[in-house]
Amino acid sequence: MKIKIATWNINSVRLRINLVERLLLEEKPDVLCLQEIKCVADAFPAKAFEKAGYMHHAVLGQKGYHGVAIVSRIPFKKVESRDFCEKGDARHIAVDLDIKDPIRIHNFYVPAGGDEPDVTINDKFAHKLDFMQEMADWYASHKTKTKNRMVLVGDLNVAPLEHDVWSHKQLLKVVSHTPVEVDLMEKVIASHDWIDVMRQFVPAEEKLYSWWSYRARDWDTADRGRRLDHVWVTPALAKAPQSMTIRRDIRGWEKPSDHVPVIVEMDV
DNA sequence: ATGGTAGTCGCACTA
Repeated sequence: MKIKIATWNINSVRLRINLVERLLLEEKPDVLCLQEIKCVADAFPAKAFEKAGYMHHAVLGQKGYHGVAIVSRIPFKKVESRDFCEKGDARHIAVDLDIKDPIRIHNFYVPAGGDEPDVTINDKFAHKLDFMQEMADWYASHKTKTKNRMVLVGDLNVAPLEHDVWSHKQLLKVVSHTPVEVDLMEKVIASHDWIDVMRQFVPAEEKLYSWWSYRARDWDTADRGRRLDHVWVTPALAKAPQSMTIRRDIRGWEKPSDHVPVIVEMDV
Protein backbone atom coordinates (compact mmCIF):
# COMPACT_ATOMS: atom_id res chain seq x y z
CA MET A 1 0.00 0.00 0.00
CA LYS A 2 1.23 3.48 -0.94
CA ILE A 3 1.01 6.26 1.57
CA LYS A 4 2.04 9.89 1.36
CA ILE A 5 3.06 11.71 4.55
CA ALA A 6 3.70 15.44 4.85
CA THR A 7 5.27 17.30 7.77
CA TRP A 8 5.10 21.07 8.23
CA ASN A 9 5.85 23.57 10.97
CA ILE A 10 2.93 25.86 10.17
CA ASN A 11 3.59 28.64 12.77
CA SER A 12 -0.10 29.09 13.66
CA VAL A 13 -2.58 26.77 11.95
CA ARG A 14 -5.43 29.27 12.39
CA LEU A 15 -3.60 32.12 10.71
CA ARG A 16 -2.42 29.92 7.83
CA ILE A 17 -5.33 27.53 7.33
CA ASN A 18 -5.68 28.80 3.74
CA LEU A 19 -2.07 27.74 3.01
CA VAL A 20 -2.75 24.34 4.54
CA GLU A 21 -5.86 23.91 2.37
CA ARG A 22 -3.82 24.79 -0.71
CA LEU A 23 -1.13 22.25 0.20
CA LEU A 24 -3.75 19.53 0.72
CA LEU A 25 -5.29 20.31 -2.68
CA GLU A 26 -1.94 20.30 -4.46
CA GLU A 27 -0.27 17.33 -2.78
CA LYS A 28 -3.19 15.26 -1.50
CA PRO A 29 -1.13 13.62 1.25
CA ASP A 30 -2.79 10.80 3.20
CA VAL A 31 -1.39 12.14 6.45
CA LEU A 32 -0.31 15.66 7.43
CA CYS A 33 1.77 16.24 10.56
CA LEU A 34 1.79 19.82 11.85
CA GLN A 35 3.96 21.55 14.42
CA GLU A 36 3.53 24.92 16.12
CA ILE A 37 -0.23 24.97 15.66
CA LYS A 38 -0.25 27.59 18.46
CA CYS A 39 -3.77 26.89 19.67
CA VAL A 40 -5.64 24.64 22.05
CA ALA A 41 -7.47 21.60 20.66
CA ASP A 42 -10.87 23.34 20.90
CA ALA A 43 -9.63 26.14 18.62
CA PHE A 44 -8.17 23.76 16.01
CA PRO A 45 -9.82 24.42 12.62
CA ALA A 46 -11.26 20.91 12.42
CA LYS A 47 -14.07 21.80 9.99
CA ALA A 48 -11.67 23.05 7.32
CA PHE A 49 -9.82 19.73 7.44
CA GLU A 50 -13.06 17.75 7.29
CA LYS A 51 -14.16 19.78 4.27
CA ALA A 52 -10.89 18.86 2.59
CA GLY A 53 -11.54 15.17 3.28
CA TYR A 54 -9.39 14.75 6.34
CA MET A 55 -11.76 13.31 8.90
CA HIS A 56 -9.30 11.99 11.45
CA HIS A 57 -7.52 14.39 13.80
CA ALA A 58 -5.11 13.86 16.65
CA VAL A 59 -4.48 17.23 18.27
CA LEU A 60 -2.31 18.14 21.24
CA GLY A 61 -2.67 21.87 21.69
CA GLN A 62 -1.41 24.55 24.02
CA LYS A 63 -2.50 28.15 24.36
CA GLY A 64 -0.32 30.46 22.29
CA TYR A 65 2.73 28.24 21.97
CA HIS A 66 3.93 24.99 20.42
CA GLY A 67 1.25 22.37 19.73
CA VAL A 68 1.30 19.37 17.39
CA ALA A 69 -1.38 17.68 15.31
CA ILE A 70 -1.80 14.80 12.88
CA VAL A 71 -4.67 14.94 10.37
CA SER A 72 -5.40 11.99 8.13
CA ARG A 73 -7.62 10.39 5.54
CA ILE A 74 -6.71 7.05 7.11
CA PRO A 75 -8.30 6.22 10.48
CA PHE A 76 -6.20 5.88 13.62
CA LYS A 77 -6.09 2.75 15.71
CA LYS A 78 -4.48 4.54 18.63
CA VAL A 79 -3.41 8.04 19.65
CA GLU A 80 -0.73 8.73 22.27
CA SER A 81 1.41 11.58 23.46
CA ARG A 82 4.34 11.83 25.82
CA ASP A 83 5.08 14.79 28.06
CA PHE A 84 8.85 15.05 27.54
CA CYS A 85 10.64 16.72 30.47
CA GLU A 86 7.25 16.82 32.26
CA LYS A 87 6.74 20.50 31.54
CA GLY A 88 3.23 20.14 30.17
CA ASP A 89 4.38 21.36 26.73
CA ALA A 90 2.57 20.07 23.64
CA ARG A 91 5.53 18.76 21.67
CA HIS A 92 4.82 15.12 20.79
CA ILE A 93 1.91 13.12 19.46
CA ALA A 94 1.86 9.66 17.91
CA VAL A 95 -0.75 7.64 16.03
CA ASP A 96 -1.06 4.09 14.78
CA LEU A 97 -2.58 4.03 11.31
CA ASP A 98 -5.39 1.51 10.95
CA ILE A 99 -4.05 -0.34 7.91
CA LYS A 100 -3.24 -3.98 7.20
CA ASP A 101 0.33 -3.77 8.50
CA PRO A 102 -0.04 -0.87 10.94
CA ILE A 103 2.62 1.80 11.18
CA ARG A 104 3.18 4.23 14.00
CA ILE A 105 3.85 7.89 13.22
CA HIS A 106 5.61 10.07 15.79
CA ASN A 107 5.27 13.82 15.32
CA PHE A 108 7.74 16.03 17.24
CA TYR A 109 8.34 19.67 17.95
CA VAL A 110 11.72 19.73 19.70
CA PRO A 111 12.46 22.90 21.75
CA ALA A 112 14.28 25.55 19.72
CA GLY A 113 16.74 26.15 22.55
CA GLY A 114 17.06 29.94 22.72
CA ASP A 115 20.03 31.94 21.49
CA GLU A 116 22.97 31.05 23.76
CA PRO A 117 24.36 27.50 23.40
CA ASP A 118 25.38 27.39 27.05
CA VAL A 119 23.37 25.42 29.62
CA THR A 120 24.80 27.42 32.54
CA ILE A 121 23.19 30.67 31.37
CA ASN A 122 20.37 29.46 29.11
CA ASP A 123 17.62 27.23 30.55
CA LYS A 124 16.03 26.84 27.13
CA PHE A 125 19.19 25.24 25.75
CA ALA A 126 19.34 22.90 28.76
CA HIS A 127 15.71 21.97 28.11
CA LYS A 128 16.48 21.18 24.46
CA LEU A 129 19.37 18.89 25.40
CA ASP A 130 17.31 17.19 28.13
CA PHE A 131 14.47 16.68 25.66
CA MET A 132 16.75 14.99 23.13
CA GLN A 133 18.42 12.86 25.80
CA GLU A 134 14.95 11.67 26.87
CA MET A 135 14.14 10.84 23.25
CA ALA A 136 17.29 8.71 23.06
CA ASP A 137 16.56 6.93 26.35
CA TRP A 138 12.93 6.35 25.45
CA TYR A 139 13.60 4.89 22.01
CA ALA A 140 16.44 2.76 23.40
CA SER A 141 13.89 1.22 25.78
CA HIS A 142 11.52 0.28 22.91
CA LYS A 143 11.72 -3.47 22.37
CA THR A 144 11.93 -5.44 19.11
CA LYS A 145 13.81 -2.76 17.23
CA THR A 146 13.75 -4.38 13.82
CA LYS A 147 10.08 -5.33 13.98
CA ASN A 148 8.78 -1.90 14.86
CA ARG A 149 7.30 -0.16 11.82
CA MET A 150 7.69 3.47 12.79
CA VAL A 151 8.03 6.83 11.11
CA LEU A 152 9.31 9.87 13.01
CA VAL A 153 8.72 13.33 11.59
CA GLY A 154 8.79 16.90 12.73
CA ASP A 155 10.65 20.07 13.49
CA LEU A 156 13.62 18.71 15.42
CA ASN A 157 15.34 22.12 15.48
CA VAL A 158 18.74 20.56 14.74
CA ALA A 159 20.59 20.62 11.41
CA PRO A 160 23.04 17.75 11.92
CA LEU A 161 25.14 17.61 8.74
CA GLU A 162 27.61 20.12 7.36
CA HIS A 163 25.42 20.73 4.34
CA ASP A 164 22.23 20.98 6.37
CA VAL A 165 23.24 24.61 6.94
CA TRP A 166 24.35 27.39 4.60
CA SER A 167 27.71 27.76 6.37
CA HIS A 168 29.00 24.99 8.61
CA LYS A 169 31.84 27.18 9.89
CA GLN A 170 29.69 30.20 10.69
CA LEU A 171 27.01 28.16 12.43
CA LEU A 172 29.18 26.00 14.71
CA LYS A 173 28.29 28.23 17.66
CA VAL A 174 24.73 28.91 16.59
CA VAL A 175 21.97 26.95 18.32
CA SER A 176 20.70 24.19 15.95
CA HIS A 177 24.16 23.28 14.62
CA THR A 178 26.44 23.11 17.67
CA PRO A 179 28.51 19.94 18.19
CA VAL A 180 26.68 19.10 21.44
CA GLU A 181 23.30 19.15 19.67
CA VAL A 182 24.62 17.20 16.69
CA ASP A 183 26.14 14.57 19.00
CA LEU A 184 22.84 14.23 20.84
CA MET A 185 20.89 13.90 17.61
CA GLU A 186 23.27 11.13 16.56
CA LYS A 187 22.52 9.47 19.90
CA VAL A 188 18.78 9.70 19.24
CA ILE A 189 19.27 8.21 15.78
CA ALA A 190 21.41 5.37 17.16
CA SER A 191 18.88 4.67 19.93
CA HIS A 192 16.56 2.99 17.47
CA ASP A 193 18.69 2.68 14.33
CA TRP A 194 16.63 5.44 12.73
CA ILE A 195 17.19 6.11 9.04
CA ASP A 196 17.37 9.69 7.74
CA VAL A 197 14.95 9.48 4.80
CA MET A 198 15.69 12.93 3.35
CA ARG A 199 19.34 12.01 3.00
CA GLN A 200 18.41 8.71 1.33
CA PHE A 201 17.32 10.86 -1.58
CA VAL A 202 19.85 13.70 -1.48
CA PRO A 203 23.57 12.99 -0.91
CA ALA A 204 25.21 14.44 2.21
CA GLU A 205 27.46 16.67 0.04
CA GLU A 206 24.47 18.59 -1.32
CA LYS A 207 22.87 21.53 0.46
CA LEU A 208 19.43 20.71 1.83
CA TYR A 209 17.19 23.12 3.74
CA SER A 210 13.61 23.16 5.05
CA TRP A 211 13.70 26.50 6.93
CA TRP A 212 14.68 30.07 6.08
CA SER A 213 14.62 32.77 8.79
CA TYR A 214 12.02 35.52 8.68
CA ARG A 215 14.83 37.92 9.58
CA ALA A 216 16.73 37.60 6.32
CA ARG A 217 16.28 40.50 3.91
CA ASP A 218 15.82 38.26 0.89
CA TRP A 219 15.51 34.63 1.94
CA ASP A 220 15.56 33.28 -1.64
CA THR A 221 18.63 35.12 -2.93
CA ALA A 222 20.62 34.90 0.31
CA ASP A 223 19.52 31.26 0.71
CA ARG A 224 20.80 31.05 4.26
CA GLY A 225 18.68 28.02 5.10
CA ARG A 226 18.88 25.13 7.52
CA ARG A 227 17.43 21.60 7.51
CA LEU A 228 15.53 21.65 10.81
CA ASP A 229 12.70 19.35 9.70
CA HIS A 230 13.21 15.63 9.43
CA VAL A 231 11.65 12.35 8.34
CA TRP A 232 13.08 9.17 9.82
CA VAL A 233 12.02 5.53 9.56
CA THR A 234 12.94 2.39 11.48
CA PRO A 235 14.91 -0.38 9.72
CA ALA A 236 11.70 -2.37 9.12
CA LEU A 237 10.66 0.47 6.77
CA ALA A 238 14.11 1.11 5.28
CA LYS A 239 12.96 0.23 1.79
CA ALA A 240 9.55 1.88 2.04
CA PRO A 241 10.36 5.47 0.98
CA GLN A 242 9.76 6.01 -2.76
CA SER A 243 10.14 9.78 -3.07
CA MET A 244 10.96 12.89 -1.04
CA THR A 245 9.97 16.46 -1.82
CA ILE A 246 10.82 19.70 -0.04
CA ARG A 247 8.28 22.31 -1.16
CA ARG A 248 10.73 25.24 -1.15
CA ASP A 249 8.34 27.23 -3.36
CA ILE A 250 5.90 27.49 -0.44
CA ARG A 251 8.35 29.77 1.40
CA GLY A 252 7.46 32.24 -1.37
CA TRP A 253 3.69 32.07 -0.83
CA GLU A 254 1.95 35.05 0.73
CA LYS A 255 2.39 35.24 4.54
CA PRO A 256 4.39 32.00 4.65
CA SER A 257 5.63 29.94 7.57
CA ASP A 258 9.41 30.09 7.97
CA HIS A 259 9.38 26.29 7.49
CA VAL A 260 8.23 24.49 4.32
CA PRO A 261 6.51 21.11 4.00
CA VAL A 262 8.56 17.95 3.57
CA ILE A 263 6.68 15.17 1.81
CA VAL A 264 7.57 11.49 1.60
CA GLU A 265 5.80 8.76 -0.37
CA MET A 266 6.16 5.29 1.08
CA ASP A 267 5.27 1.78 0.06
CA VAL A 268 4.22 0.18 3.32
C1' DA B 1 29.35 42.50 15.68
C1' DT B 2 24.70 43.59 15.28
C1' DG B 3 19.98 43.36 14.28
C1' DG B 4 16.86 41.82 11.64
C1' DT B 5 10.76 39.35 11.49
C1' DA B 6 6.68 36.87 13.06
C1' DG B 7 2.73 35.09 16.14
C1' DT B 8 0.07 35.09 20.32
C1' DC B 9 -1.50 37.38 24.10
C1' DG B 10 -1.98 41.36 25.99
C1' DC B 11 2.07 45.48 26.48
C1' DA B 12 6.27 39.81 27.27
C1' DC B 13 7.47 35.75 25.56
C1' DT B 14 8.85 32.24 22.16
C1' DA B 15 10.82 31.30 17.99
